[in-house]
Amino acid sequence: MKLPSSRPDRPPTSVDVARLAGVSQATVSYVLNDAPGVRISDETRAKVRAAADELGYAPHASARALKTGRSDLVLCPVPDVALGPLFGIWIRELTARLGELGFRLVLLQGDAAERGVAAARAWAEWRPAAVLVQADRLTRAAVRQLHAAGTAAVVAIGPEPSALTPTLVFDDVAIGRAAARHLAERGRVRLAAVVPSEPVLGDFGERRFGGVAAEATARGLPVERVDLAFDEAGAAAVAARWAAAPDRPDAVFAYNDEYAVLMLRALQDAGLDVPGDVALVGADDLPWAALLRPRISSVRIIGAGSAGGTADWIGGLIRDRERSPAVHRELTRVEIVPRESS
Amino acid sequence: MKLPSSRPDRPPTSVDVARLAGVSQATVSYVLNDAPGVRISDETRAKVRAAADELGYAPHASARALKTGRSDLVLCPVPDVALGPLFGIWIRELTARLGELGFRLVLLQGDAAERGVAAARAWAEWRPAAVLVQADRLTRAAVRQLHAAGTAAVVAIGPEPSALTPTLVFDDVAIGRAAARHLAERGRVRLAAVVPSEPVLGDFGERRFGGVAAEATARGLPVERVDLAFDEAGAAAVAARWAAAPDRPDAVFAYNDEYAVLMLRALQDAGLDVPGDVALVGADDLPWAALLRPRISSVRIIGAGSAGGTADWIGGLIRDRERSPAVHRELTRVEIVPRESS
DNA sequence: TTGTAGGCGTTATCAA
DNA sequence: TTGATAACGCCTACAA
Repeated sequence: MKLPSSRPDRPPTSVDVARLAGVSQATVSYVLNDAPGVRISDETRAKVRAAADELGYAPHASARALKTGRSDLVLCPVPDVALGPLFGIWIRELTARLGELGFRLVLLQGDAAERGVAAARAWAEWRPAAVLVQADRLTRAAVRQLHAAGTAAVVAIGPEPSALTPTLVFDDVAIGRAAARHLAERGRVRLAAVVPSEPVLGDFGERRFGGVAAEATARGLPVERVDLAFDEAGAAAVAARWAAAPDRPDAVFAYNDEYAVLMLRALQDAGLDVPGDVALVGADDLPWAALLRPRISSVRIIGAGSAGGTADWIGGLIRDRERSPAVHRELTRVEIVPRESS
Repeated sequence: MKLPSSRPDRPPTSVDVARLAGVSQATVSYVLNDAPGVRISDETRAKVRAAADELGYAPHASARALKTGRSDLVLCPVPDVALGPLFGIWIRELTARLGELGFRLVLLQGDAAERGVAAARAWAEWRPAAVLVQADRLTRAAVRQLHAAGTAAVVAIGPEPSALTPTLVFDDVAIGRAAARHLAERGRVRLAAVVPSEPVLGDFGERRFGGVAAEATARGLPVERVDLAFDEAGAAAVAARWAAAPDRPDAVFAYNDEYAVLMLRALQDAGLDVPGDVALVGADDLPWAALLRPRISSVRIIGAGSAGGTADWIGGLIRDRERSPAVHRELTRVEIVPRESS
């Protein structure tokens, strides 16, 4: 058994551990990985572990990935980490459960413009076990690229099942629908819905608006679409226009609670009563929304607790190298928190 | 020149590219890495690039890391990705600038309890070029572990320079100080400061409270500390107590804008006038805070735009393998946005 | 029960 | 200007 001598300025390797423990390098690997089907004396195991500890040995993940042809990484490129409190909770639980399954979730905050096959190639360099990304950043070529690089599961996150790959469905449409239903059931007959004019939020806004429109159409109610940046002047202009129009909307779905407070102030400043003249519904049930006066009704997504189920599903996709489109629905149950504003 | 034949079920390698281009594998490496000091004909370069494109070749990052002994990863373990809008912006800019320098920032959302040398060993497995982590998750042994694994820069993020390693200083103390100064200069004489009773926010709260206390002490003013969860009942209890006490605080620093609206409602419901009886200052200048009535004054951190400077600093640390404690101050300039509430 | 040896895909040195 | 070749650290048959 001859082992190469270690270079002093390099991180310790399993060979260093082996030398210190007086065993072969293979034994080190067996012990530290609890290799099945290999019987090693407890005494040897103890020696190996002690040596690894003493050297502060950390196995080289890249070497392992190179050898095994796969990493335990689950890549999740996000457009913005500040997507709100709900997202934080969801990611935390997903990370935890994937960790139990032996995977490591890492977030890449990149440009949302980083999409398609070029982005896929960059993600593929680390040979992740799975990639979890917004559906609209994937193309057919991107999915193919990732599969070619050995990524077992390419999971789209989107409002509807993708034709390309398994999809994790977050149903923003249902949020808009719930808001519209709530307002209609309370006797409102002319709806409006705000769509944020911001790049990241815009896509979600389109979906939520779509839900409002679908529900309203089904009930034969008109819907006004209001494209709005988060900015007082714009909101004031809309409110002023409504104040002067006899056929103004009598109910507004404001996209989320932040836009709801924006609209609330604008409506009030324009002399309109909320909810007397105009009812108002936000979404996401942000903690501070209940503190406004009048309190803002909010559509709340339920089921953030089931990130564990998502993790298990992803784990299954990785194991089975599932490629045909499959669907997992998450965060699609929705409920309204009625408050004074509607 | 003999090249092994490729296995059909494996991702394409540089050997596959070489075979397709009709050159040697080394040439592929030279071309794709723009190797300096190597002259290769434009014709060959074109052939190689075309072949790589055709195969969808993505270099194997693990193999490169193994060979070079270092990855281009900058690891940033965070306790919670939903740290607020400011954090999102900062991370985005940091990512962009580090990308220009050739590094890839990845966020690991883990347990905040994952700390010390055990956590360091897990981070070290990927042999990151740098690790960027909250100061209180590092110990001397953890820093040593990372250095031993070849991590060039271990950067602590904290309220004050660490004795262990270079530190990125985010000065929450300055926020509290600015709030106290503002209130004192407006003639307020009995201060109170809210400290959130939540795990992640709590640490920041302590610092901000410390700033209030320091400034108040310097001016000979008393400070009441209010530990508070984000919950209406608790806030109401505090407000009720104050309403009944003649020597109640005449000014409150509410930790941030969310807690400010919580206190605002509680104070109003208890019959106290804001800012007549009690002035109120929040922090972080969240966009919707200006929409409340009365509008909430806020302490704003300036300099989120300088994440680029931080990236350059980290790049320098990596290049120089700096190990003696050095400091970079970021987000320490602070200004007050005065509104009706104070 | 433990050791030997080959190879994962890349980079970089040295010949040609 | 390009090609052969030797590591990098680890895993895992297979041999002892």
